[in-house]
Amino acid sequence: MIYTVGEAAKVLDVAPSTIRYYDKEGLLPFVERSGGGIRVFKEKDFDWLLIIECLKKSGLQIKDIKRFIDMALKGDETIDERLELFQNQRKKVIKQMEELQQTLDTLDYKCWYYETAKQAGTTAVHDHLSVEDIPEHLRSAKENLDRLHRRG
Amino acid sequence: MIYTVGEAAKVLDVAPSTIRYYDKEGLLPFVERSGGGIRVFKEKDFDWLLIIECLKKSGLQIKDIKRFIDMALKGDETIDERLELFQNQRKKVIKQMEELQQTLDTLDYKCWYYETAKQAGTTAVHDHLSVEDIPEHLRSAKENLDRLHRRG
DNA sequence: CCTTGACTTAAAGTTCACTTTAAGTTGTAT
DNA sequence: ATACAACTTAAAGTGAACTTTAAGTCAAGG
Repeated sequence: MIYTVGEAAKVLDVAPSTIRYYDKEGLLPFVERSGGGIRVFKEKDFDWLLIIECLKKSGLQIKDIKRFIDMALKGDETIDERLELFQNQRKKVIKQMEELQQTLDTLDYKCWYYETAKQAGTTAVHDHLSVEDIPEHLRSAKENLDRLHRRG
Repeated sequence: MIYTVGEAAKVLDVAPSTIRYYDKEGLLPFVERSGGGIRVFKEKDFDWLLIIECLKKSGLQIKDIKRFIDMALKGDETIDERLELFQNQRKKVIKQMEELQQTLDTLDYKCWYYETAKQAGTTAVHDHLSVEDIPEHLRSAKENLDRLHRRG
Protein backbone atom coordinates (compact mmCIF):
# COMPACT_ATOMS: atom_id res chain seq x y z
CA MET A 1 0.00 0.00 0.00
CA ILE A 2 1.36 3.42 -0.99
CA TYR A 3 0.12 6.93 -0.25
CA THR A 4 0.38 10.44 -1.68
CA VAL A 5 1.07 13.36 0.63
CA GLY A 6 -2.65 14.12 0.86
CA GLU A 7 -3.53 10.54 1.79
CA ALA A 8 -0.74 10.34 4.34
CA ALA A 9 -1.93 13.65 5.79
CA LYS A 10 -5.44 12.23 6.26
CA VAL A 11 -4.11 9.13 8.00
CA LEU A 12 -2.05 11.27 10.37
CA ASP A 13 -4.75 13.94 10.70
CA VAL A 14 -2.51 16.84 9.72
CA ALA A 15 -2.48 19.29 6.79
CA PRO A 16 -0.60 18.21 3.65
CA SER A 17 1.36 21.47 3.89
CA THR A 18 2.62 20.35 7.30
CA ILE A 19 4.11 17.20 5.83
CA ARG A 20 5.68 19.16 2.98
CA TYR A 21 7.10 21.60 5.52
CA TYR A 22 8.62 18.75 7.53
CA ASP A 23 10.12 17.38 4.35
CA LYS A 24 11.58 20.77 3.48
CA GLU A 25 13.11 20.96 6.96
CA GLY A 26 14.86 17.64 6.39
CA LEU A 27 12.66 15.47 8.62
CA LEU A 28 11.64 13.07 5.85
CA PRO A 29 14.79 12.21 3.84
CA PHE A 30 13.60 8.59 3.62
CA VAL A 31 10.42 9.36 1.65
CA GLU A 32 10.83 8.30 -1.99
CA ARG A 33 9.53 9.96 -5.13
CA SER A 34 7.76 8.74 -8.26
CA GLY A 35 9.38 9.24 -11.68
CA GLY A 36 7.50 12.54 -11.96
CA GLY A 37 8.71 13.80 -8.57
CA ILE A 38 5.64 13.01 -6.46
CA ARG A 39 6.20 11.85 -2.87
CA VAL A 40 5.38 8.18 -2.33
CA PHE A 41 4.72 7.19 1.30
CA LYS A 42 5.10 3.54 2.28
CA GLU A 43 4.22 1.65 5.46
CA LYS A 44 7.69 2.08 6.98
CA ASP A 45 7.48 5.85 6.48
CA PHE A 46 4.61 5.96 8.96
CA ASP A 47 6.89 4.46 11.62
CA TRP A 48 9.14 7.48 11.18
CA LEU A 49 6.22 9.89 11.13
CA LEU A 50 4.82 8.52 14.39
CA ILE A 51 8.19 8.90 16.10
CA ILE A 52 8.43 12.46 14.77
CA GLU A 53 4.93 13.10 16.15
CA CYS A 54 5.94 11.68 19.54
CA LEU A 55 9.08 13.81 19.73
CA LYS A 56 7.12 16.89 18.70
CA LYS A 57 4.50 16.26 21.38
CA SER A 58 7.27 15.88 23.92
CA GLY A 59 8.32 19.44 23.09
CA LEU A 60 11.27 18.85 20.78
CA GLN A 61 11.79 21.53 18.13
CA ILE A 62 11.82 20.74 14.41
CA LYS A 63 15.55 21.39 14.12
CA ASP A 64 16.28 18.97 16.96
CA ILE A 65 14.01 16.34 15.45
CA LYS A 66 16.06 16.74 12.29
CA ARG A 67 19.20 16.03 14.30
CA PHE A 68 17.59 12.83 15.57
CA ILE A 69 16.66 11.78 12.02
CA ASP A 70 20.22 12.42 10.88
CA MET A 71 21.51 10.36 13.81
CA ALA A 72 19.17 7.49 13.07
CA LEU A 73 20.30 7.39 9.44
CA LYS A 74 23.91 7.12 10.57
CA GLY A 75 23.10 3.72 12.04
CA ASP A 76 24.33 1.82 15.07
CA GLU A 77 27.15 4.22 15.95
CA THR A 78 24.56 6.71 17.26
CA ILE A 79 22.56 4.32 19.48
CA ASP A 80 23.95 5.89 22.68
CA GLU A 81 23.07 9.42 21.59
CA ARG A 82 19.59 8.41 20.57
CA LEU A 83 19.00 6.60 23.86
CA GLU A 84 20.11 9.73 25.69
CA LEU A 85 17.74 11.86 23.63
CA PHE A 86 14.74 9.70 24.50
CA GLN A 87 15.74 9.56 28.17
CA ASN A 88 15.95 13.36 28.23
CA GLN A 89 12.59 13.82 26.54
CA ARG A 90 11.11 11.33 28.98
CA LYS A 91 12.32 13.44 31.90
CA LYS A 92 11.00 16.61 30.28
CA VAL A 93 7.57 15.08 29.78
CA ILE A 94 7.43 13.91 33.39
CA LYS A 95 8.25 17.48 34.46
CA GLN A 96 5.55 18.86 32.14
CA MET A 97 3.02 16.48 33.66
CA GLU A 98 3.93 17.58 37.17
CA GLU A 99 3.46 21.21 36.18
CA LEU A 100 0.14 20.43 34.50
CA GLN A 101 -0.99 18.69 37.68
CA GLN A 102 -0.22 21.85 39.65
CA THR A 103 -2.18 23.88 37.12
CA LEU A 104 -5.06 21.43 37.42
CA ASP A 105 -5.02 21.74 41.21
CA THR A 106 -5.31 25.51 40.90
CA LEU A 107 -8.15 25.18 38.37
CA ASP A 108 -9.95 22.78 40.71
CA TYR A 109 -9.68 25.33 43.49
CA LYS A 110 -10.98 28.08 41.22
CA CYS A 111 -13.92 25.91 40.10
CA TRP A 112 -14.88 25.42 43.73
CA TYR A 113 -14.36 29.15 44.35
CA TYR A 114 -16.84 30.11 41.61
CA GLU A 115 -19.30 27.34 42.42
CA THR A 116 -19.45 28.67 45.95
CA ALA A 117 -19.74 32.25 44.71
CA LYS A 118 -22.49 31.21 42.31
CA GLN A 119 -24.55 29.70 45.12
CA ALA A 120 -24.08 32.77 47.27
CA GLY A 121 -24.67 35.15 44.37
CA THR A 122 -21.45 36.99 45.12
CA THR A 123 -17.71 36.35 45.29
CA ALA A 124 -17.79 38.24 48.58
CA VAL A 125 -18.59 34.98 50.40
CA HIS A 126 -14.91 34.22 50.23
CA ASP A 127 -13.91 37.31 52.17
CA HIS A 128 -14.64 35.78 55.53
CA LEU A 129 -13.96 32.11 54.88
CA SER A 130 -11.35 30.33 56.99
CA VAL A 131 -9.17 27.40 55.98
CA GLU A 132 -11.67 24.88 57.39
CA ASP A 133 -14.33 26.12 54.98
CA ILE A 134 -12.20 25.08 52.02
CA PRO A 135 -12.53 21.40 51.00
CA GLU A 136 -9.47 19.58 52.23
CA HIS A 137 -8.18 18.48 48.83
CA LEU A 138 -8.18 22.10 47.61
CA ARG A 139 -6.29 23.63 50.51
CA SER A 140 -2.80 23.09 49.15
CA ALA A 141 -3.76 24.77 45.88
CA LYS A 142 -5.18 27.71 47.81
CA GLU A 143 -2.01 27.93 49.91
CA ASN A 144 0.01 27.89 46.74
CA LEU A 145 -1.90 30.89 45.44
CA ASP A 146 -1.33 32.61 48.78
CA ARG A 147 2.36 31.77 49.03
CA LEU A 148 3.59 35.12 47.73
CA HIS A 149 1.87 36.91 50.62
CA ARG A 150 4.21 35.34 53.14
CA ARG A 151 7.30 36.69 51.45
CA GLY A 152 9.78 39.21 52.93
CA MET B 1 5.15 46.04 50.66
CA ILE B 2 5.26 47.47 47.11
CA TYR B 3 7.23 46.42 44.05
CA THR B 4 8.47 47.90 40.78
CA VAL B 5 8.06 45.95 37.55
CA GLY B 6 11.61 44.59 37.86
CA GLU B 7 11.03 43.39 41.42
CA ALA B 8 7.69 41.81 40.54
CA ALA B 9 9.35 40.11 37.58
CA LYS B 10 11.95 38.56 39.87
CA VAL B 11 9.30 37.27 42.27
CA LEU B 12 7.38 35.68 39.40
CA ASP B 13 10.53 34.57 37.58
CA VAL B 14 9.68 36.24 34.29
CA ALA B 15 11.27 39.06 32.26
CA PRO B 16 10.16 42.62 33.08
CA SER B 17 9.31 43.03 29.38
CA THR B 18 6.83 40.18 29.72
CA ILE B 19 4.94 42.01 32.46
CA ARG B 20 4.96 45.24 30.45
CA TYR B 21 3.66 43.29 27.46
CA TYR B 22 0.83 41.82 29.51
CA ASP B 23 -0.02 45.29 30.75
CA LYS B 24 -0.07 46.63 27.18
CA GLU B 25 -2.42 43.79 26.21
CA GLY B 26 -4.82 44.84 28.94
CA LEU B 27 -4.15 42.01 31.39
CA LEU B 28 -3.15 44.29 34.26
CA PRO B 29 -5.67 47.18 34.41
CA PHE B 30 -5.63 46.97 38.21
CA VAL B 31 -1.94 47.87 38.59
CA GLU B 32 -1.57 51.41 39.87
CA ARG B 33 1.04 54.04 38.98
CA SER B 34 3.19 56.43 40.99
CA GLY B 35 2.88 60.17 40.42
CA GLY B 36 5.68 59.88 37.87
CA GLY B 37 3.97 57.09 35.93
CA ILE B 38 5.89 54.12 37.35
CA ARG B 39 3.97 50.85 37.90
CA VAL B 40 3.43 50.04 41.57
CA PHE B 41 2.68 46.37 42.32
CA LYS B 42 0.93 45.53 45.59
CA GLU B 43 0.21 42.20 47.27
CA LYS B 44 -3.24 41.86 45.74
CA ASP B 45 -1.75 42.29 42.25
CA PHE B 46 0.16 39.06 42.71
CA ASP B 47 -3.15 37.23 43.21
CA TRP B 48 -4.15 38.38 39.75
CA LEU B 49 -0.74 37.55 38.28
CA LEU B 50 -0.87 34.00 39.65
CA ILE B 51 -4.30 33.42 38.14
CA ILE B 52 -3.03 34.80 34.83
CA GLU B 53 -0.07 32.40 35.07
CA CYS B 54 -2.43 29.48 35.78
CA LEU B 55 -4.69 30.32 32.83
CA LYS B 56 -1.67 30.72 30.57
CA LYS B 57 -0.28 27.34 31.64
CA SER B 58 -3.67 25.79 30.95
CA GLY B 59 -3.28 26.94 27.33
CA LEU B 60 -5.45 30.06 27.30
CA GLN B 61 -4.33 32.78 24.90
CA ILE B 62 -3.50 36.30 26.02
CA LYS B 63 -6.60 37.76 24.35
CA ASP B 64 -8.83 35.26 26.15
CA ILE B 65 -7.12 35.95 29.47
CA LYS B 66 -7.94 39.60 28.84
CA ARG B 67 -11.58 38.67 28.41
CA PHE B 68 -11.47 36.92 31.77
CA ILE B 69 -9.92 39.99 33.42
CA ASP B 70 -12.62 42.19 31.91
CA MET B 71 -15.27 39.78 33.20
CA ALA B 72 -13.80 39.72 36.68
CA LEU B 73 -13.78 43.52 36.84
CA LYS B 74 -17.48 43.57 35.95
CA GLY B 75 -18.20 41.87 39.24
CA ASP B 76 -20.78 39.36 40.39
CA GLU B 77 -22.86 39.42 37.21
CA THR B 78 -20.13 37.40 35.43
CA ILE B 79 -19.71 34.65 38.03
CA ASP B 80 -21.43 32.05 35.81
CA GLU B 81 -19.25 32.85 32.82
CA ARG B 82 -16.10 32.72 34.88
CA LEU B 83 -17.08 29.39 36.41
CA GLU B 84 -17.67 28.03 32.93
CA LEU B 85 -14.26 29.28 31.79
CA PHE B 86 -12.46 27.50 34.62
CA GLN B 87 -14.48 24.31 34.08
CA ASN B 88 -13.52 24.37 30.38
CA GLN B 89 -9.85 24.94 31.11
CA ARG B 90 -9.98 22.12 33.63
CA LYS B 91 -11.28 19.73 30.96
CA LYS B 92 -8.65 20.90 28.50
CA VAL B 93 -5.85 20.30 31.00
CA ILE B 94 -7.13 16.81 31.76
CA LYS B 95 -7.08 16.08 28.02
CA GLN B 96 -3.57 17.48 27.72
CA MET B 97 -2.42 15.21 30.56
CA GLU B 98 -3.92 12.18 28.87
CA GLU B 99 -2.10 13.03 25.66
CA LEU B 100 1.15 13.58 27.53
CA GLN B 101 0.72 10.19 29.19
CA GLN B 102 0.45 8.58 25.73
CA THR B 103 3.59 10.42 24.65
CA LEU B 104 5.35 9.22 27.80
CA ASP B 105 4.32 5.63 27.09
CA THR B 106 5.85 5.89 23.63
CA LEU B 107 9.04 7.42 25.03
CA ASP B 108 9.25 4.61 27.59
CA TYR B 109 9.01 2.08 24.80
CA LYS B 110 11.69 3.88 22.81
CA CYS B 111 14.01 4.03 25.84
CA TRP B 112 13.69 0.26 26.21
CA TYR B 113 14.19 -0.12 22.45
CA TYR B 114 17.51 1.75 22.56
CA GLU B 115 18.67 0.19 25.82
CA THR B 116 18.20 -3.21 24.24
CA ALA B 117 19.92 -2.06 21.04
CA LYS B 118 22.78 -0.63 23.10
CA GLN B 119 23.39 -3.95 24.86
CA ALA B 120 23.30 -5.83 21.57
CA GLY B 121 25.41 -3.21 19.78
CA THR B 122 22.83 -2.92 17.01
CA THR B 123 19.19 -1.95 16.51
CA ALA B 124 18.91 -5.08 14.38
CA VAL B 125 18.10 -7.11 17.52
CA HIS B 126 14.58 -5.83 17.18
CA ASP B 127 14.11 -7.33 13.73
CA HIS B 128 13.31 -10.78 15.07
CA LEU B 129 11.74 -10.00 18.41
CA SER B 130 8.23 -11.24 19.10
CA VAL B 131 5.63 -9.64 21.37
CA GLU B 132 6.70 -11.78 24.33
CA ASP B 133 10.19 -10.29 24.21
CA ILE B 134 8.78 -6.81 24.88
CA PRO B 135 8.23 -5.98 28.57
CA GLU B 136 4.53 -6.25 29.26
CA HIS B 137 3.98 -2.64 30.30
CA LEU B 138 5.48 -1.44 26.98
CA ARG B 139 3.41 -3.60 24.66
CA SER B 140 0.45 -1.24 24.30
CA ALA B 141 2.80 1.61 23.34
CA LYS B 142 4.44 -0.63 20.76
CA GLU B 143 1.04 -1.67 19.40
CA ASN B 144 0.09 1.97 19.17
CA LEU B 145 3.15 2.66 17.03
CA ASP B 146 2.22 -0.33 14.86
CA ARG B 147 -1.48 0.52 14.57
CA LEU B 148 -1.19 2.17 11.15
CA HIS B 149 0.12 -1.06 9.65
CA ARG B 150 -3.21 -2.77 10.17
CA ARG B 151 -5.13 -0.23 8.16
CA GLY B 152 -7.07 -0.86 4.91
C1' DC C 1 22.58 69.30 42.20
C1' DC C 2 24.03 65.48 39.73
C1' DT C 3 24.86 60.83 38.63
C1' DT C 4 23.04 56.40 37.85
C1' DG C 5 20.23 52.48 37.43
C1' DA C 6 15.68 51.31 36.64
C1' DC C 7 11.81 52.96 34.96
C1' DT C 8 8.58 54.76 30.72
C1' DT C 9 6.65 54.30 25.71
C1' DA C 10 6.14 53.17 20.75
C1' DA C 11 7.73 50.67 17.31
C1' DA C 12 10.39 47.34 15.21
C1' DG C 13 12.45 42.75 15.44
C1' DT C 14 12.58 37.66 16.64
C1' DT C 15 11.31 32.82 16.75
C1' DC C 16 8.55 29.03 15.87
C1' DA C 17 5.66 26.31 13.20
C1' DC C 18 3.05 26.43 9.97
C1' DT C 19 -0.12 28.19 5.94
C1' DT C 20 -1.01 30.45 1.76
C1' DT C 21 -0.09 31.89 -2.81
C1' DA C 22 1.35 31.55 -7.46
C1' DA C 23 2.89 29.31 -11.23
C1' DG C 24 3.55 25.16 -13.06
C1' DT C 25 3.45 19.61 -13.45
C1' DT C 26 1.64 14.85 -12.85
C1' DG C 27 -1.33 11.23 -13.39
C1' DT C 28 -5.91 9.25 -13.77
C1' DA C 29 -10.49 9.01 -15.84
C1' DT C 30 -13.34 9.66 -19.73
C1' DA D 1 -6.52 13.99 -26.42
C1' DT D 2 -8.23 16.53 -22.82
C1' DA D 3 -9.93 17.78 -18.49
C1' DC D 4 -9.22 17.99 -13.72
C1' DA D 5 -7.92 17.09 -9.10
C1' DA D 6 -3.94 16.71 -6.61
C1' DC D 7 0.60 17.07 -6.87
C1' DT D 8 5.27 20.14 -7.16
C1' DT D 9 8.32 24.34 -5.63
C1' DA D 10 9.88 28.88 -3.86
C1' DA D 11 8.61 32.62 -1.58
C1' DA D 12 5.73 35.35 1.04
C1' DG D 13 2.38 35.69 4.80
C1' DT D 14 0.40 34.56 9.48
C1' DG D 15 -0.22 34.54 14.49
C1' DA D 16 1.32 34.07 19.02
C1' DA D 17 4.17 35.65 22.55
C1' DC D 18 7.48 37.87 23.56
C1' DT D 19 12.13 40.76 23.19
C1' DT D 20 14.84 44.49 21.73
C1' DT D 21 15.78 49.15 20.58
C1' DA D 22 15.70 54.03 20.99
C1' DA D 23 14.75 58.03 23.12
C1' DG D 24 13.52 59.85 27.03
C1' DT D 25 11.93 60.21 32.44
C1' DC D 26 12.03 59.07 37.41
C1' DA D 27 13.87 58.76 41.95
C1' DA D 28 17.30 57.45 45.39
C1' DG D 29 22.24 58.13 47.08
C1' DG D 30 26.31 60.92 47.58
